[in-house]
Amino acid sequence: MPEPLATERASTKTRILDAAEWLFAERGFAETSLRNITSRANVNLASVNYHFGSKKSLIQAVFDRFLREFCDKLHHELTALEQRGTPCALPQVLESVLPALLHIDTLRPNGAAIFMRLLGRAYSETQGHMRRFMFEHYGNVMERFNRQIMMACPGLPPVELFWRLHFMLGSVVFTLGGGEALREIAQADFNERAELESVARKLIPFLASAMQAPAA
Amino acid sequence: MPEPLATERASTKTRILDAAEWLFAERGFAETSLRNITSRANVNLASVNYHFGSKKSLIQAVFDRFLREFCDKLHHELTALEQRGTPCALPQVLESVLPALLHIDTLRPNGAAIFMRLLGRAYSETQGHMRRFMFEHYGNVMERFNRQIMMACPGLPPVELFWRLHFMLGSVVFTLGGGEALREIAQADFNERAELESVARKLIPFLASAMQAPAA
DNA sequence: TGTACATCAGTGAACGCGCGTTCACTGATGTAC
DNA sequence: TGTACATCAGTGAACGCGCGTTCACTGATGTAC
Repeated sequence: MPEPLATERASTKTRILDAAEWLFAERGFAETSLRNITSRANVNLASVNYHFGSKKSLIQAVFDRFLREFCDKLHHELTALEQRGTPCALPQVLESVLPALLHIDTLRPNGAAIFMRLLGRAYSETQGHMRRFMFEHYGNVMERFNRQIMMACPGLPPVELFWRLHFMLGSVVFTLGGGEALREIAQADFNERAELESVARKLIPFLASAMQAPAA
Repeated sequence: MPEPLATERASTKTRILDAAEWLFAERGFAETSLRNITSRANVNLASVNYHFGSKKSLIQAVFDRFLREFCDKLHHELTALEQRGTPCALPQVLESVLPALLHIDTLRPNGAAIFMRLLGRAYSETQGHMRRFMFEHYGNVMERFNRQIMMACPGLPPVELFWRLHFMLGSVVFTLGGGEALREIAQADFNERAELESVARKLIPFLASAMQAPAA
Protein backbone atom coordinates (compact mmCIF):
# COMPACT_ATOMS: atom_id res chain seq x y z
CA MET A 1 0.00 0.00 0.00
CA PRO A 2 1.41 3.43 -0.91
CA GLU A 3 1.81 6.06 1.81
CA PRO A 4 -1.24 8.33 1.78
CA LEU A 5 -0.60 11.77 0.31
CA ALA A 6 -0.61 14.69 2.70
CA THR A 7 -3.93 15.85 1.32
CA GLU A 8 -5.59 12.50 1.92
CA ARG A 9 -7.55 11.71 5.04
CA ALA A 10 -5.39 9.74 7.48
CA SER A 11 -6.05 6.03 7.53
CA THR A 12 -8.88 4.76 9.69
CA LYS A 13 -6.40 2.95 11.90
CA THR A 14 -4.39 6.12 12.53
CA ARG A 15 -7.49 8.17 13.16
CA ILE A 16 -8.60 5.66 15.80
CA LEU A 17 -5.19 5.73 17.50
CA ASP A 18 -5.14 9.51 17.56
CA ALA A 19 -8.63 9.80 19.02
CA ALA A 20 -8.06 6.98 21.51
CA GLU A 21 -4.81 8.27 22.98
CA TRP A 22 -6.29 11.69 23.54
CA LEU A 23 -9.38 10.34 25.26
CA PHE A 24 -7.52 7.70 27.28
CA ALA A 25 -5.22 10.32 28.74
CA GLU A 26 -8.06 12.76 29.36
CA ARG A 27 -10.47 10.34 31.07
CA GLY A 28 -8.77 7.01 31.58
CA PHE A 29 -9.36 3.69 29.90
CA ALA A 30 -12.54 2.58 31.61
CA GLU A 31 -14.21 5.97 31.30
CA THR A 32 -13.55 6.08 27.55
CA SER A 33 -15.98 4.08 25.44
CA LEU A 34 -15.42 2.84 21.91
CA ARG A 35 -18.35 5.06 20.92
CA ASN A 36 -16.46 8.09 22.30
CA ILE A 37 -13.42 7.10 20.30
CA THR A 38 -15.11 6.33 17.01
CA SER A 39 -17.26 9.44 17.05
CA ARG A 40 -14.20 11.60 17.77
CA ALA A 41 -12.30 9.83 14.99
CA ASN A 42 -15.29 9.98 12.62
CA VAL A 43 -15.13 6.29 11.84
CA ASN A 44 -17.52 3.40 12.20
CA LEU A 45 -17.94 1.83 15.64
CA ALA A 46 -17.18 -1.67 14.39
CA SER A 47 -13.92 -0.60 12.78
CA VAL A 48 -12.09 -0.61 16.14
CA ASN A 49 -12.71 -4.30 16.53
CA TYR A 50 -11.96 -4.82 12.85
CA HIS A 51 -8.50 -3.20 13.07
CA PHE A 52 -7.51 -3.96 16.65
CA GLY A 53 -9.60 -6.94 17.71
CA SER A 54 -10.68 -5.57 21.07
CA LYS A 55 -10.58 -2.53 23.28
CA LYS A 56 -7.74 -4.05 25.27
CA SER A 57 -5.60 -4.48 22.17
CA LEU A 58 -6.31 -0.91 21.17
CA ILE A 59 -4.96 0.29 24.51
CA GLN A 60 -1.81 -1.72 23.92
CA ALA A 61 -1.44 -0.32 20.39
CA VAL A 62 -1.73 3.25 21.65
CA PHE A 63 0.90 2.61 24.28
CA ASP A 64 3.19 0.88 21.80
CA ARG A 65 3.12 3.76 19.35
CA PHE A 66 4.25 6.17 22.08
CA LEU A 67 6.97 3.87 23.31
CA ARG A 68 8.35 3.39 19.82
CA GLU A 69 8.44 7.10 19.11
CA PHE A 70 9.98 7.86 22.48
CA CYS A 71 12.55 5.09 22.60
CA ASP A 72 13.77 5.66 19.04
CA LYS A 73 14.67 9.22 19.95
CA LEU A 74 16.11 8.28 23.34
CA HIS A 75 18.22 5.62 21.64
CA HIS A 76 19.88 8.30 19.52
CA GLU A 77 20.49 10.58 22.47
CA LEU A 78 22.06 7.78 24.47
CA THR A 79 24.34 6.86 21.59
CA ALA A 80 25.55 10.45 21.46
CA LEU A 81 26.10 10.37 25.21
CA GLU A 82 28.02 7.10 25.10
CA GLN A 83 30.27 8.30 22.27
CA ARG A 84 31.61 11.17 24.34
CA GLY A 85 33.93 8.70 25.99
CA THR A 86 34.20 10.57 29.27
CA PRO A 87 31.67 9.66 31.98
CA CYS A 88 28.78 12.11 32.03
CA ALA A 89 27.55 14.25 34.87
CA LEU A 90 24.09 13.47 36.22
CA PRO A 91 22.34 16.58 34.82
CA GLN A 92 23.64 15.72 31.36
CA VAL A 93 22.27 12.20 31.62
CA LEU A 94 18.88 13.44 32.76
CA GLU A 95 18.89 16.02 30.02
CA SER A 96 19.19 13.31 27.39
CA VAL A 97 15.54 12.42 27.99
CA LEU A 98 14.38 15.90 27.15
CA PRO A 99 14.70 15.73 23.34
CA ALA A 100 12.73 12.46 23.30
CA LEU A 101 9.97 14.07 25.33
CA LEU A 102 9.92 17.21 23.20
CA HIS A 103 9.92 15.10 20.05
CA ILE A 104 6.70 13.38 21.14
CA ASP A 105 5.18 16.75 21.89
CA THR A 106 5.80 17.91 18.33
CA LEU A 107 4.19 14.81 16.83
CA ARG A 108 0.81 15.37 18.45
CA PRO A 109 -0.57 18.22 20.56
CA ASN A 110 0.08 17.60 24.25
CA GLY A 111 1.76 14.32 23.29
CA ALA A 112 4.27 14.17 26.13
CA ALA A 113 1.62 14.72 28.83
CA ILE A 114 -0.53 12.00 27.31
CA PHE A 115 2.44 9.64 27.19
CA MET A 116 3.31 10.35 30.84
CA ARG A 117 -0.25 9.59 31.87
CA LEU A 118 -0.23 6.29 30.05
CA LEU A 119 3.09 5.49 31.69
CA GLY A 120 1.58 6.22 35.08
CA ARG A 121 -1.34 3.96 34.31
CA ALA A 122 1.01 1.23 33.17
CA TYR A 123 2.60 1.25 36.61
CA SER A 124 -0.63 1.30 38.59
CA GLU A 125 -2.24 -1.58 36.71
CA THR A 126 -3.18 -4.45 38.97
CA GLN A 127 -1.93 -6.96 36.45
CA GLY A 128 1.28 -5.57 34.99
CA HIS A 129 0.46 -6.28 31.33
CA MET A 130 1.58 -2.93 29.99
CA ARG A 131 4.62 -2.78 32.24
CA ARG A 132 5.74 -6.22 31.13
CA PHE A 133 5.07 -5.38 27.49
CA MET A 134 7.18 -2.23 27.88
CA PHE A 135 10.17 -4.06 29.29
CA GLU A 136 10.00 -6.87 26.77
CA HIS A 137 9.99 -4.54 23.76
CA TYR A 138 11.93 -1.52 24.93
CA GLY A 139 13.84 -2.81 27.94
CA ASN A 140 17.22 -2.51 26.23
CA VAL A 141 16.95 1.25 25.77
CA MET A 142 15.87 1.65 29.38
CA GLU A 143 18.74 -0.51 30.51
CA ARG A 144 21.17 1.75 28.69
CA PHE A 145 19.69 4.79 30.36
CA ASN A 146 19.92 3.13 33.76
CA ARG A 147 23.57 2.33 33.14
CA GLN A 148 24.32 5.98 32.42
CA ILE A 149 22.58 7.01 35.63
CA MET A 150 24.50 4.38 37.57
CA MET A 151 27.81 5.62 36.19
CA ALA A 152 26.93 9.16 37.19
CA CYS A 153 26.08 8.04 40.74
CA PRO A 154 29.15 6.03 41.75
CA GLY A 155 28.94 4.24 45.08
CA LEU A 156 25.16 4.16 45.23
CA PRO A 157 23.97 0.65 46.22
CA PRO A 158 21.72 -1.07 43.62
CA VAL A 159 18.67 -1.20 45.91
CA GLU A 160 18.97 2.49 46.63
CA LEU A 161 19.35 3.16 42.92
CA PHE A 162 16.25 1.13 42.15
CA TRP A 163 14.12 3.16 44.56
CA ARG A 164 15.53 6.48 43.52
CA LEU A 165 14.86 5.78 39.86
CA HIS A 166 11.24 5.27 40.78
CA PHE A 167 11.15 8.34 43.00
CA MET A 168 12.30 10.23 39.91
CA LEU A 169 9.76 8.53 37.68
CA GLY A 170 7.06 9.51 40.14
CA SER A 171 7.97 13.19 40.00
CA VAL A 172 8.12 13.18 36.23
CA VAL A 173 4.91 11.26 35.62
CA PHE A 174 2.95 13.19 38.23
CA THR A 175 3.97 16.68 37.15
CA LEU A 176 4.32 16.29 33.38
CA GLY A 177 1.29 14.02 33.03
CA GLY A 178 -0.77 15.54 35.79
CA GLY A 179 -3.35 17.09 33.54
CA GLU A 180 -4.53 20.63 33.58
CA ALA A 181 -4.61 20.92 37.38
CA LEU A 182 -1.02 21.99 38.04
CA ARG A 183 -0.86 23.98 34.83
CA GLU A 184 -3.91 25.98 35.88
CA ILE A 185 -2.68 26.65 39.40
CA ALA A 186 0.70 27.82 38.12
CA GLN A 187 -1.05 30.15 35.71
CA ALA A 188 -3.53 31.49 38.29
CA ASP A 189 -1.17 31.88 41.27
CA PHE A 190 2.09 32.78 39.58
CA ASN A 191 1.03 33.92 36.14
CA GLU A 192 3.41 31.36 34.71
CA ARG A 193 2.69 29.41 31.57
CA ALA A 194 3.81 25.91 32.49
CA GLU A 195 5.35 24.74 29.24
CA LEU A 196 6.60 21.17 29.06
CA GLU A 197 10.16 22.31 28.55
CA SER A 198 10.17 24.85 31.37
CA VAL A 199 8.79 22.34 33.88
CA ALA A 200 11.26 19.72 32.69
CA ARG A 201 14.09 22.21 33.16
CA LYS A 202 12.98 22.76 36.73
CA LEU A 203 12.88 19.01 37.24
CA ILE A 204 16.44 18.33 36.12
CA PRO A 205 18.38 20.16 38.88
CA PHE A 206 15.82 19.01 41.45
CA LEU A 207 16.28 15.35 40.51
CA ALA A 208 20.04 15.62 40.01
CA SER A 209 20.39 16.99 43.53
CA ALA A 210 18.07 14.31 44.89
CA MET A 211 20.07 11.49 43.36
CA GLN A 212 23.23 12.80 44.98
CA ALA A 213 21.81 12.54 48.50
CA PRO A 214 23.93 10.31 50.74
CA ALA A 215 22.54 6.76 50.95
CA ALA A 216 20.77 6.04 54.24
CA MET B 1 -27.16 5.89 69.05
CA PRO B 2 -24.63 4.11 71.32
CA GLU B 3 -21.25 3.11 69.90
CA PRO B 4 -21.43 -0.49 68.74
CA LEU B 5 -19.68 -2.98 71.02
CA ALA B 6 -16.52 -4.56 69.72
CA THR B 7 -18.31 -7.86 69.25
CA GLU B 8 -21.05 -6.33 67.13
CA ARG B 9 -20.94 -6.22 63.38
CA ALA B 10 -19.71 -2.83 62.20
CA SER B 11 -22.41 -0.52 60.94
CA THR B 12 -23.57 -0.87 57.37
CA LYS B 13 -22.20 2.56 56.56
CA THR B 14 -18.74 1.67 57.86
CA ARG B 15 -18.76 -1.67 56.09
CA ILE B 16 -19.52 0.08 52.82
CA LEU B 17 -16.72 2.63 53.34
CA ASP B 18 -14.23 -0.12 54.18
CA ALA B 19 -15.11 -2.20 51.14
CA ALA B 20 -15.25 0.80 48.83
CA GLU B 21 -11.88 2.29 49.72
CA TRP B 22 -10.16 -1.02 49.20
CA LEU B 23 -11.77 -1.60 45.81
CA PHE B 24 -11.35 2.01 44.64
CA ALA B 25 -7.64 1.90 45.32
CA GLU B 26 -7.26 -1.55 43.80
CA ARG B 27 -9.15 -0.93 40.55
CA GLY B 28 -10.10 2.72 40.34
CA PHE B 29 -13.48 4.39 40.62
CA ALA B 30 -14.98 3.58 37.24
CA GLU B 31 -13.85 -0.03 37.34
CA THR B 32 -15.47 -0.61 40.72
CA SER B 33 -19.23 -1.18 40.63
CA LEU B 34 -21.64 -0.73 43.49
CA ARG B 35 -22.34 -4.45 43.18
CA ASN B 36 -18.63 -5.16 43.78
CA ILE B 37 -18.71 -2.98 46.87
CA THR B 38 -21.91 -4.27 48.40
CA SER B 39 -21.05 -7.91 47.86
CA ARG B 40 -17.63 -7.37 49.44
CA ALA B 41 -19.26 -5.54 52.36
CA ASN B 42 -22.05 -8.10 52.63
CA VAL B 43 -24.77 -5.49 52.51
CA ASN B 44 -27.72 -4.80 50.27
CA LEU B 45 -27.08 -3.10 46.92
CA ALA B 46 -29.60 -0.34 47.58
CA SER B 47 -28.04 0.58 50.91
CA VAL B 48 -25.25 2.54 49.21
CA ASN B 49 -27.73 4.95 47.75
CA TYR B 50 -29.67 4.93 51.01
CA HIS B 51 -26.66 5.99 53.09
CA PHE B 52 -24.65 8.04 50.62
CA GLY B 53 -27.10 9.15 47.95
CA SER B 54 -24.98 8.26 44.94
CA LYS B 55 -21.76 6.60 43.88
CA LYS B 56 -20.11 9.99 43.51
CA SER B 57 -20.94 10.95 47.10
CA LEU B 58 -19.58 7.63 48.30
CA ILE B 59 -16.25 8.38 46.62
CA GLN B 60 -16.18 11.72 48.38
CA ALA B 61 -17.01 10.12 51.74
CA VAL B 62 -14.19 7.59 51.36
CA PHE B 63 -11.74 10.35 50.54
CA ASP B 64 -13.00 12.51 53.39
CA ARG B 65 -12.53 9.79 55.98
CA PHE B 66 -8.87 9.39 54.97
CA LEU B 67 -8.22 13.10 54.94
CA ARG B 68 -9.73 13.54 58.40
CA GLU B 69 -7.67 10.72 59.89
CA PHE B 70 -4.51 11.94 58.19
CA CYS B 71 -4.87 15.64 58.86
CA ASP B 72 -5.81 15.18 62.52
CA LYS B 73 -2.54 13.40 63.10
CA LEU B 74 -0.51 15.78 60.95
CA HIS B 75 -2.05 18.69 62.85
CA HIS B 76 -0.60 17.33 66.10
CA GLU B 77 2.82 16.75 64.58
CA LEU B 78 2.95 20.27 63.18
CA THR B 79 1.99 21.73 66.53
CA ALA B 80 4.87 19.89 68.15
CA LEU B 81 7.17 21.16 65.41
CA GLU B 82 6.03 24.75 65.79
CA GLN B 83 6.43 24.68 69.56
CA ARG B 84 10.12 23.95 69.30
CA GLY B 85 10.67 27.63 68.65
CA THR B 86 13.82 27.19 66.61
CA PRO B 87 13.36 26.84 62.85
CA CYS B 88 13.44 23.19 61.79
CA ALA B 89 15.75 21.52 59.33
CA LEU B 90 14.14 20.15 56.17
CA PRO B 91 14.47 16.44 57.03
CA GLN B 92 12.69 17.08 60.34
CA VAL B 93 9.82 18.83 58.57
CA LEU B 94 9.48 15.99 56.09
CA GLU B 95 9.64 13.48 58.90
CA SER B 96 6.60 15.03 60.55
CA VAL B 97 4.42 13.47 57.86
CA LEU B 98 5.60 9.99 58.71
CA PRO B 99 3.55 9.45 61.90
CA ALA B 100 0.38 10.54 60.10
CA LEU B 101 1.07 8.06 57.33
CA LEU B 102 1.90 5.25 59.73
CA HIS B 103 -1.20 6.05 61.77
CA ILE B 104 -3.43 5.48 58.74
CA ASP B 105 -1.64 2.24 58.08
CA THR B 106 -2.55 0.94 61.54
CA LEU B 107 -6.22 1.82 61.14
CA ARG B 108 -6.77 -0.36 58.12
CA PRO B 109 -4.52 -2.85 56.34
CA ASN B 110 -2.55 -1.12 53.59
CA GLY B 111 -4.27 2.11 54.52
CA ALA B 112 -1.47 4.48 53.59
CA ALA B 113 -1.04 2.99 50.11
CA ILE B 114 -4.77 3.25 49.49
CA PHE B 115 -4.77 6.86 50.67
CA MET B 116 -1.86 7.74 48.40
CA ARG B 117 -3.67 6.23 45.43
CA LEU B 118 -6.78 8.22 46.14
CA LEU B 119 -4.63 11.32 46.46
CA GLY B 120 -3.10 10.59 43.07
CA ARG B 121 -6.53 10.16 41.56
CA ALA B 122 -7.67 13.41 43.14
CA TYR B 123 -4.94 15.22 41.23
CA SER B 124 -5.52 13.54 37.89
CA GLU B 125 -9.28 14.17 37.83
CA THR B 126 -10.38 16.20 34.84
CA GLN B 127 -12.72 18.25 36.98
CA GLY B 128 -10.90 18.95 40.25
CA HIS B 129 -13.81 18.11 42.57
CA MET B 130 -11.80 16.09 45.04
CA ARG B 131 -8.87 18.46 44.93
CA ARG B 132 -11.09 21.43 45.64
CA PHE B 133 -12.91 19.57 48.40
CA MET B 134 -9.54 18.72 49.97
CA PHE B 135 -8.34 22.32 50.04
CA GLU B 136 -11.63 23.66 51.32
CA HIS B 137 -11.79 21.27 54.28
CA TYR B 138 -8.17 20.61 55.10
CA GLY B 139 -6.35 23.46 53.43
CA ASN B 140 -5.32 25.03 56.73
CA VAL B 141 -3.26 22.01 57.81
CA MET B 142 -1.59 21.85 54.41
CA GLU B 143 -0.85 25.55 54.59
CA ARG B 144 0.89 25.05 57.91
CA PHE B 145 2.98 22.26 56.44
CA ASN B 146 3.90 24.41 53.45
CA ARG B 147 4.97 27.21 55.78
CA GLN B 148 7.33 24.88 57.61
CA ILE B 149 8.83 23.73 54.33
CA MET B 150 9.21 27.32 53.19
CA MET B 151 11.02 28.25 56.39
CA ALA B 152 13.39 25.33 55.93
CA CYS B 153 14.16 26.43 52.35
CA PRO B 154 15.04 30.09 52.74
CA GLY B 155 15.57 32.03 49.54
CA LEU B 156 13.61 29.68 47.32
CA PRO B 157 11.25 31.68 45.07
CA PRO B 158 7.53 30.87 45.55
CA VAL B 159 7.08 29.53 42.00
CA GLU B 160 10.02 27.22 42.44
CA LEU B 161 8.62 26.11 45.79
CA PHE B 162 5.25 25.37 44.23
CA TRP B 163 6.75 23.13 41.60
CA ARG B 164 9.09 21.36 44.00
CA LEU B 165 6.25 20.59 46.39
CA HIS B 166 4.51 18.83 43.55
CA PHE B 167 7.67 17.06 42.43
CA MET B 168 7.80 15.70 45.99
CA LEU B 169 4.15 14.81 46.00
CA GLY B 170 4.68 12.89 42.77
CA SER B 171 7.48 10.78 44.22
CA VAL B 172 5.48 10.01 47.34
CA VAL B 173 2.21 9.19 45.62
CA PHE B 174 3.87 7.13 42.91
CA THR B 175 6.06 5.00 45.15
CA LEU B 176 3.91 4.64 48.27
CA GLY B 177 0.65 4.25 46.37
CA GLY B 178 2.09 2.45 43.38
CA GLY B 179 0.46 -0.87 44.10
CA GLU B 180 2.16 -4.19 44.26
CA ALA B 181 4.37 -3.58 41.24
CA LEU B 182 7.34 -1.88 42.91
CA ARG B 183 6.96 -3.97 46.05
CA GLU B 184 7.19 -7.15 44.01
CA ILE B 185 10.21 -6.04 41.99
CA ALA B 186 12.07 -4.98 45.14
CA GLN B 187 11.34 -8.36 46.67
CA ALA B 188 12.29 -10.34 43.57
CA ASP B 189 15.43 -8.42 42.54
CA PHE B 190 16.83 -7.33 45.88
CA ASN B 191 15.12 -9.64 48.35
CA GLU B 192 13.96 -6.58 50.20
CA ARG B 193 10.58 -6.34 51.88
CA ALA B 194 9.40 -2.88 50.95
CA GLU B 195 7.65 -1.80 54.13
CA LEU B 196 5.91 1.56 54.12
CA GLU B 197 8.26 2.93 56.74
CA SER B 198 11.46 1.75 55.09
CA VAL B 199 10.49 3.25 51.74
CA ALA B 200 9.44 6.48 53.43
CA ARG B 201 12.81 6.61 55.18
CA LYS B 202 14.53 6.32 51.82
CA LEU B 203 12.35 9.10 50.49
CA ILE B 204 13.16 11.64 53.18
CA PRO B 205 16.88 12.21 52.45
CA PHE B 206 16.18 11.97 48.72
CA LEU B 207 13.56 14.72 48.88
CA ALA B 208 15.45 16.83 51.40
CA SER B 209 18.44 16.87 49.08
CA ALA B 210 16.23 17.63 46.09
CA MET B 211 14.63 20.63 47.77
CA GLN B 212 18.02 22.10 48.48
CA ALA B 213 19.05 22.18 44.84
CA PRO B 214 19.95 25.70 43.66
CA ALA B 215 17.05 27.42 41.90
CA ALA B 216 17.45 27.57 38.12
C1' DT C 1 -7.99 -9.18 -22.55
C1' DG C 2 -11.81 -11.18 -20.06
C1' DT C 3 -13.82 -13.69 -16.42
C1' DA C 4 -14.11 -15.87 -11.85
C1' DC C 5 -12.86 -15.83 -7.42
C1' DA C 6 -10.42 -14.10 -3.14
C1' DT C 7 -9.08 -10.67 -0.13
C1' DC C 8 -9.52 -6.44 2.15
C1' DA C 9 -11.65 -2.28 4.49
C1' DG C 10 -15.49 -0.90 6.13
C1' DT C 11 -20.62 -0.72 7.61
C1' DG C 12 -25.30 -0.78 10.05
C1' DA C 13 -27.88 -3.04 13.12
C1' DA C 14 -28.42 -5.85 16.59
C1' DC C 15 -26.86 -8.89 20.71
C1' DG C 16 -26.76 -9.74 25.74
C1' DC C 17 -24.86 -7.82 29.84
C1' DG C 18 -23.76 -5.13 33.85
C1' DC C 19 -24.37 -0.66 35.31
C1' DG C 20 -26.32 3.19 38.77
C1' DT C 21 -30.55 4.33 40.39
C1' DT C 22 -35.42 4.04 41.89
C1' DC C 23 -39.42 2.45 44.21
C1' DA C 24 -42.72 0.26 46.98
C1' DC C 25 -42.30 -2.10 50.92
C1' DT C 26 -40.94 -4.15 55.78
C1' DG C 27 -40.02 -4.23 60.54
C1' DA C 28 -37.92 -2.13 64.47
C1' DT C 29 -37.54 1.82 67.41
C1' DG C 30 -38.86 6.48 69.11
C1' DT C 31 -42.35 10.05 70.31
C1' DA C 32 -46.93 12.33 71.56
C1' DC C 33 -50.90 12.36 74.02
C1' DT D 1 -49.83 2.45 80.65
C1' DG D 2 -51.75 2.02 76.00
C1' DT D 3 -52.40 3.46 71.38
C1' DA D 4 -51.41 5.95 67.06
C1' DC D 5 -48.25 7.78 64.26
C1' DA D 6 -43.46 9.04 62.59
C1' DT D 7 -38.92 8.04 61.70
C1' DC D 8 -35.20 5.19 60.56
C1' DA D 9 -32.40 1.30 58.45
C1' DG D 10 -32.69 -1.75 55.30
C1' DT D 11 -34.54 -4.80 51.31
C1' DG D 12 -35.78 -7.16 46.74
C1' DA D 13 -36.95 -6.40 42.34
C1' DA D 14 -37.14 -3.84 38.62
C1' DC D 15 -35.98 0.34 35.52
C1' DG D 16 -33.71 2.20 31.33
C1' DC D 17 -29.19 2.95 29.51
C1' DG D 18 -24.70 2.57 27.51
C1' DC D 19 -21.33 -0.76 27.02
C1' DG D 20 -18.04 -4.09 24.06
C1' DT D 21 -18.71 -7.26 20.73
C1' DT D 22 -20.69 -9.82 16.78
C1' DC D 23 -22.55 -10.74 12.34
C1' DA D 24 -24.19 -10.64 7.80
C1' DC D 25 -23.31 -7.75 4.28
C1' DT D 26 -21.20 -4.29 0.65
C1' DG D 27 -18.11 -2.57 -2.66
C1' DA D 28 -13.45 -1.88 -4.19
C1' DT D 29 -9.11 -3.93 -5.40
C1' DG D 30 -5.94 -7.81 -6.46
C1' DT D 31 -4.84 -12.39 -8.49
C1' DA D 32 -5.15 -16.72 -11.44
C1' DC D 33 -5.94 -18.78 -15.59
